[in-house]
Amino acid sequence: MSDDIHAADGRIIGARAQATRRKLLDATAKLLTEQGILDLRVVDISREIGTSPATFYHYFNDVDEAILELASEATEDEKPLVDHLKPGWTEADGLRRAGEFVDAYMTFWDTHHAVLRVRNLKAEEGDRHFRKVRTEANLLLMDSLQDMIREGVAAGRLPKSLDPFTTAAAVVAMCERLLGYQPEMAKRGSSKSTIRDTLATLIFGIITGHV
Amino acid sequence: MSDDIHAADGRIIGARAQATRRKLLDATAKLLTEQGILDLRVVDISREIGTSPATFYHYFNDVDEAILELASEATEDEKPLVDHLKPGWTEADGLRRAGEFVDAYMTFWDTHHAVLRVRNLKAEEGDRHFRKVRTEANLLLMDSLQDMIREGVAAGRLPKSLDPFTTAAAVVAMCERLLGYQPEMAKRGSSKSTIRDTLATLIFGIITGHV
DNA sequence: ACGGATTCTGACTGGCCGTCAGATTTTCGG
DNA sequence: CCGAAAATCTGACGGCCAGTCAGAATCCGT
Repeated sequence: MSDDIHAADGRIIGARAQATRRKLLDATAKLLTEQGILDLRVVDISREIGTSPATFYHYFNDVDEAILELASEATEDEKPLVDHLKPGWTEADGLRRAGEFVDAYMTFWDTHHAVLRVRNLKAEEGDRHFRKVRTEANLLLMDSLQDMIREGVAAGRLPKSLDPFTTAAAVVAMCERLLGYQPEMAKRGSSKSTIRDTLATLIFGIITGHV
Repeated sequence: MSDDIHAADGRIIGARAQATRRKLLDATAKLLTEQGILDLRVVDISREIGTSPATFYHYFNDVDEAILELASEATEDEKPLVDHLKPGWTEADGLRRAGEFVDAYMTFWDTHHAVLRVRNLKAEEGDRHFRKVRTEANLLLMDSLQDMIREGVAAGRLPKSLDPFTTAAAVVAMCERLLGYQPEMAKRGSSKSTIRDTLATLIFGIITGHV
């Protein structure tokens, strides 16, 4: 296996082409954030970097392929979050640690929300590639979460009817979607820090069984 | 205010037209489920009921308008779920009640997932109309959930650092997204009933503070 | 069965997608 | 520094779909 960067036709590309490809990815991310997937046009992406649609198709077979790569890049940024999820949260420091995780997760989400939304939509609609990327990203966190939950179940702090894998998925699910609600909740009086504190309390409770 | 059904130009329509409009809505829902929003074409919707694109545009200014109406219809189906969320869950019967709520929610989700996904995407991307429909739907459940959570906080079963509104949002968030993961989790060994039981346990715990 | 109102559609314009042949720029041996 | 080969980029085009409109088809009351 190789980390070489390829054009759409599979050939390895040089420095200039890599720069063009990178600019196209950045432009895709920018327009995805500004306009959303439903109004994303290849013409616009190309125009954004002063080139023609044909150039885009040199590097990607279609828009999905570019977004998929952005989603993989997002997964890279998600990896450091695992550091916050090591077993051993205590009743005394667990809430603080949960808060630190939530802070890191919120920053991650702010950076990548546009791409992650599309990743999740396409995954839910059954696209194989997007499913794979999403699963890989989720398993990063879920592996750690599962260990912590198992620990809690073993220690009798958590009910045996909690399936560790499913519970881990539920925690990730809660994080993801609650942040999607954020702008609306702000209008109804829930500030970012309220969301942060509540989310931290919930995660702390679910994972450790402490109240 | 009136419940009359209008064409795209605002005129009230008769019985035949209402039937056509209904067929268009059903076809839209069907194709949305089968192909997803990104491949949804007005030509296909029209062809599905053996008519021309022009007919579609008689009744809806664009595809969004049709989906928005489907989303409103989904909200109607969500209303009965509130019955499951009345305060007074006890340590003895709470888990069973939570399970009944989850069952009802899963059925609701199965019926409307394709439309709800698009509703959520458009809402998250900032569309005013979809935001409104989503908020209204969520508030249905959240109003009841908030009451139950307040009760728990007042009784000292839940920590004061839980903001009732945000916690209610978190519960709804968890339900929504976890069901989006369902097909993938099935592949990894989490059956529908495992998800059901875990979700019920979590909701019971979050709402009542009992373990 | 006639006339007006309602409902439906053929046909068209304009715009974006995705392709390809060839133009432009870079690289490199000599 | 030159010229040719390789790498990169793009103008222009066919095809498909969105959305519009004038007028055709159907329905309904009398």
